[in-house]
Amino acid sequence: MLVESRVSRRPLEQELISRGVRMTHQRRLLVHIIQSADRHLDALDLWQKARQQDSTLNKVTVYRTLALLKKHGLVDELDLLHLQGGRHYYEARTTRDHIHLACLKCGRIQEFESSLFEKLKGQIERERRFRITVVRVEAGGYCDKCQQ
Amino acid sequence: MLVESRVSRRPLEQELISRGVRMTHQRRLLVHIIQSADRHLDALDLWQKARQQDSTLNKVTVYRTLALLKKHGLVDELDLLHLQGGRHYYEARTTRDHIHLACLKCGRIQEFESSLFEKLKGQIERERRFRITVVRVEAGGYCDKCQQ
DNA sequence: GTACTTGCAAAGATTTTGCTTCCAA
DNA sequence: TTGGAAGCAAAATCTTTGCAAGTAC
Repeated sequence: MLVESRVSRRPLEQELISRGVRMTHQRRLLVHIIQSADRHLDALDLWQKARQQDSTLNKVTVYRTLALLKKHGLVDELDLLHLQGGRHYYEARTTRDHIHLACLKCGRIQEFESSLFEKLKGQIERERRFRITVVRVEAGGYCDKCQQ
Repeated sequence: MLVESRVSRRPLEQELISRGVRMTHQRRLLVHIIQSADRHLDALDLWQKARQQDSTLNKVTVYRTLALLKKHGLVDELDLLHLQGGRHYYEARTTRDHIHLACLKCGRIQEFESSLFEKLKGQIERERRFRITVVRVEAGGYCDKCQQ
């Protein structure tokens, strides 16, 4: 299913073109929204933002574009512990994996990077001979501001 | 939303009774299935197994019981990277957190425990002053058998 | 020009809700 | 006995599919 999981900092648009994917104006709009987002968007968020610029863009196109990006390993799919129901959230994949910290009280999502996390992945790959292509870590709890 | 996140090895049935939850025969049946399962079950799996012993048990009761167990922090909800669509899988919470390794080729799910993982959680709690109550780690990739 | 993509409508999959009847404590 | 739980039906939510019309290359 996964076409390629190599990660790049190139804009998603360039990345798709270089892979021979046809660049429609709908796809261009959607990937630009994903890349400039300051928070994690779900399909509905993405559709609503896209419609502000192209009111004819259909929700189905959002789902199909997300499926395309997932297939190419260019976005990560999160569900942030289902704090808001069963939605899936998307973010452009970066070069470094990170952990999502979801506050169960205020709903804030923080990101956390750590060399321990990199070591943990290495341990899994060595001890289980498991080749990791995607990792998702989501921790729920209470952030500094919500512990009083 | 979360009532209590303390974890116990006591049977789920005893745990629920001690929390003053009414123990119906439907709940008893469902928690016994969850605890004796040798793999991760989703709501439909659970319903099908339950119906073998009580053909009148309704699917809605499965969802309501899972919501109850989640609220009490007695089960963890996984989606195993959506390998099989958007289903949620459940497992009785154990005393030690573990990582789920999902093979993208054969679909096998392995579990992995590590002191590095415990250290990583400690680092998050210290550096971000974030009190973790639930963690989910899911790694996708290729297991030893699927790399040839 | 042609194969791929979109929009639209409809279906599919999963989960939740309203309400009446039933039952555990 | 009585408040909470189950069953049933229906609705809600999220996602996918079939197909005709449109478009990138």
